[in-house]
Amino acid sequence: MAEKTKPAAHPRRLQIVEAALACFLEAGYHQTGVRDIARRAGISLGNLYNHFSGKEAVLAEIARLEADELRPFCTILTEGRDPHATLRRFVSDYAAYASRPENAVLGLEILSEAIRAPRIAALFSDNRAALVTALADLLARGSKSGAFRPFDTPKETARLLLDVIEGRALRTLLEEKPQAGKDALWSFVEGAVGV
Amino acid sequence: MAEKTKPAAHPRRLQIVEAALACFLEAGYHQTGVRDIARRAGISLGNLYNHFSGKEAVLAEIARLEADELRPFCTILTEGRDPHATLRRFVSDYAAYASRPENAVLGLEILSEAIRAPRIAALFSDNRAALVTALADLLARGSKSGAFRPFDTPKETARLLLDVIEGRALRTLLEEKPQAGKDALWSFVEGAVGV
DNA sequence: AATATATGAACGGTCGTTCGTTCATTTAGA
DNA sequence: TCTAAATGAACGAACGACCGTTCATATATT
Repeated sequence: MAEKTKPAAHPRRLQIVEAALACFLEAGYHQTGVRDIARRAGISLGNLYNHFSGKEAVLAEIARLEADELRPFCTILTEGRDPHATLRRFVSDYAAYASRPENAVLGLEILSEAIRAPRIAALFSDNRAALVTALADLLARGSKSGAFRPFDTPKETARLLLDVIEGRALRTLLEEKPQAGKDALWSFVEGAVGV
Repeated sequence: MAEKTKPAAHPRRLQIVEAALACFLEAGYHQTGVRDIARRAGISLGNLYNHFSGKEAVLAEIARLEADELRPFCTILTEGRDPHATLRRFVSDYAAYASRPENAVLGLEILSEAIRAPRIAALFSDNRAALVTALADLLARGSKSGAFRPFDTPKETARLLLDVIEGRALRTLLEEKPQAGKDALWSFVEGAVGV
């Protein structure tokens, strides 16, 4: 018998989530109607409410699934040996991930909603907390080994590092350019944490 | 006769804009109805359409006015003598400005809308372009004088600098903390541009 | 008299959600 | 084994509220 502890066990739920994600990316959360989601998922309006308590619950599920995509980056950070090389790898990978338009738009939609929906905000914060802690640990390790400068507040520095990557991702949403400046990002970060 | 080149000449327009701004901050752009704006401005629904062509036009006006608030920061950047001190002043002032919740939320609402409304996106980009140019010039001057490291692409570095300040501003929206880490921000930036 | 400003009813839609109902499948009782 | 009860997925009409916008009309200003 298959494990069913996760709330996404029912295949219909995934179907709905995928449809909702496509709708939210295309039109935005508030511009998307529940009917749009149901139609795209190929189910009836009423049936959607058999699987989710409402529109916000669908967004919450999406936010929860997004968290899973962040876990590999935590792994990179915690399992890396050389702090400098590990950071470089993380910055490169995470910047590539965050800058993909789907991820940037989704993050923006979730953040926008999180401001006024505490339930979404809680999910958002939890997701980020693990990443911040892992990154702060890496910075602290690097400080001790001399790879990085000393930090008064490694956690805040870790947050700033994520800020620049994510801020850049949002900014590039409005630029027509494909995606340049990867070198500039690394030089910027390297300087910010360097000895 | 008063100058009327600006579209905000009519006092009623400002009244509407202020009401709309309050609504957008409280509830968000899409959750705010035109009736909400009219009620808050103390005018009738129909009359609002005598002064604005529609809801989006009100948001566009707000975005335009926000641009004016950015100009003083350009002045700081272009008129500063010592690059290092000027940058420090700019980072401190701009971070304080961007992190004020009203400004952070407004920026988020405008950015969200800009993704799918080209008219808003154009305003957004214009506002930012001036700031980027002024900051890139400062960086280039600082490189030449030895205050900063050399930059392959000063403009991209300028953008990254704004990214970290604005990304931090958005992030702090979800934190209950008052506002800490100002020192960490400056250390981060100083390292990123330092020799 | 002419023009600018103001009003709110009305329009055609869309919103998120609830509801009564159908129906295939599973479980329980005999 | 046959039947009866229970389950829950599925449907789409219906609900009341709200949406952005238009318009006929009234009031005030010049």
